[in-house]
Amino acid sequence: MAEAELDRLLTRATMRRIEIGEAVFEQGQKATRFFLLLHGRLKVAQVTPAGQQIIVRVVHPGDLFGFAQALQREDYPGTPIAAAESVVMSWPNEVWGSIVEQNPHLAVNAMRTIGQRLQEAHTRIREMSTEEVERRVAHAVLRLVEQAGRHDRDGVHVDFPLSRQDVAELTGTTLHTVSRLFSAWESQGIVKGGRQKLLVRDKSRLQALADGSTRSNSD
Amino acid sequence: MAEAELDRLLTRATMRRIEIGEAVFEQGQKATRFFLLLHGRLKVAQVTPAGQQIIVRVVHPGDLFGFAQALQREDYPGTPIAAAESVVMSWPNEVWGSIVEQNPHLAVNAMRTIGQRLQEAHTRIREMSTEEVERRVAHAVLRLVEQAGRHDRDGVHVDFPLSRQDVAELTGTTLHTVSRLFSAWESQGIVKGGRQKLLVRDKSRLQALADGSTRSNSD
DNA sequence: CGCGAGTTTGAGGCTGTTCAAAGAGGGTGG
DNA sequence: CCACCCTCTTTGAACAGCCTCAAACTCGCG
Repeated sequence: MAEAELDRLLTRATMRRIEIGEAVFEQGQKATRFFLLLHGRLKVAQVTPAGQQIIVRVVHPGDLFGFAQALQREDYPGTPIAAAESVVMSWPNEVWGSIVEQNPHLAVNAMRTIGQRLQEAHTRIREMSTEEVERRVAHAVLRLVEQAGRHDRDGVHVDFPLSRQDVAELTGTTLHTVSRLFSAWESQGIVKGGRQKLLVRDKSRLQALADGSTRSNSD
Repeated sequence: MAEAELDRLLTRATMRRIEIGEAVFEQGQKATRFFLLLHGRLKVAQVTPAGQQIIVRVVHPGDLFGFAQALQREDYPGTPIAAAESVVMSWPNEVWGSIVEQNPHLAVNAMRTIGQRLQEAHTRIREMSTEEVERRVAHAVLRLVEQAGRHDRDGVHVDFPLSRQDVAELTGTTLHTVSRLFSAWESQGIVKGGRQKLLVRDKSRLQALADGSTRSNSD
């Protein structure tokens, strides 16, 4: 992309800071802008008619989100909520059109991103169809640590506040079950919990649980 | 698109007939072509490491499929299997590139399609997270009837051979549970089953089950 | 007519949910 | 600086929905 063009792009961008718990926009709202997460972490939630909530995905710094319009949608399909203090950049939809026209390459790129997401969604569907809760949770934790891990001499931390409830909503179970699992894992030295904290001490053993090696170690 | 261009496109296309049970290509195979279903019906399956199978989606006539390369994937993520005698058209991947370059509009369109699929995937995830089996199966049947319904004076038929096992793999349950549900529904006059057949007699009552009106009618 | 794939149905058990209640961490205001 | 409160977490007990195992049945085709 030409530098002049990049400049023009940045000129039209708006920055905004999002407090913990605050939503960038609301599910169902008319989609007028698209966004880029610069800093922080967002959980994209969807609410069912019955009022239950699930987390569709986690947005990491550098990810585009809320580009509903690129998918020809009128409204935003979910609500991105700040899990940590965050900073987002956004553009009006019109800009997207001109970008794509002038840089077909970029459209291809965006498509790859969406393709990856579709892939992830199918993976999650497969896991929910075929795996029992413990393995699903193990997978989810591994993914979180992969995407948002901060290394440390004790292991890898999930680098943003994450409650048991959040993990439950990511894996389609209840916070009670997640809590029980974490307790069991902690007593085996695999993880270490804390209030909205999670530290993975032994990634390989967690991986073993995720892969379904039926037996845990030590009788 | 210019007619000359369309011609050129059709010239490079290959047609192929797929017998019931036959696969168009195999999961994991290197993606060299992309496809359009002209006639028939395909179930896209994914196999887990443990050998379990799930149905990721159903391909209907007019749908593009297997365009992994557009998503920058090397290989096909699933295996499309003919549920009915089918006819597919296919092109080498290179063609896709030239189409997109010459018709950015088309890329946008493809993106919308993928966006819809992502949407569907998220809906399915939400259902699997929050709904119990009966409602999930009801939703799946309604979708099938919507996308592949053939009307009739008794109701709406699913217009391709569909086993209980298939429905189970679509909804993340077992064929036993599906069979029991269908039996129960049949005795209430909501559906009528048959060997790889399904007839929905009372769509509104099925919708009520899907929406979770806890109580059935009668008594 | 017999075989095989698909379907039905029963019984029992397990995983994970629901309901309930108590326990801790950490921020805030007095 | 301490006490309080709110939210998040832990843990127990009982229940239930669904799966697993098992076996019989039936439709349709060769």
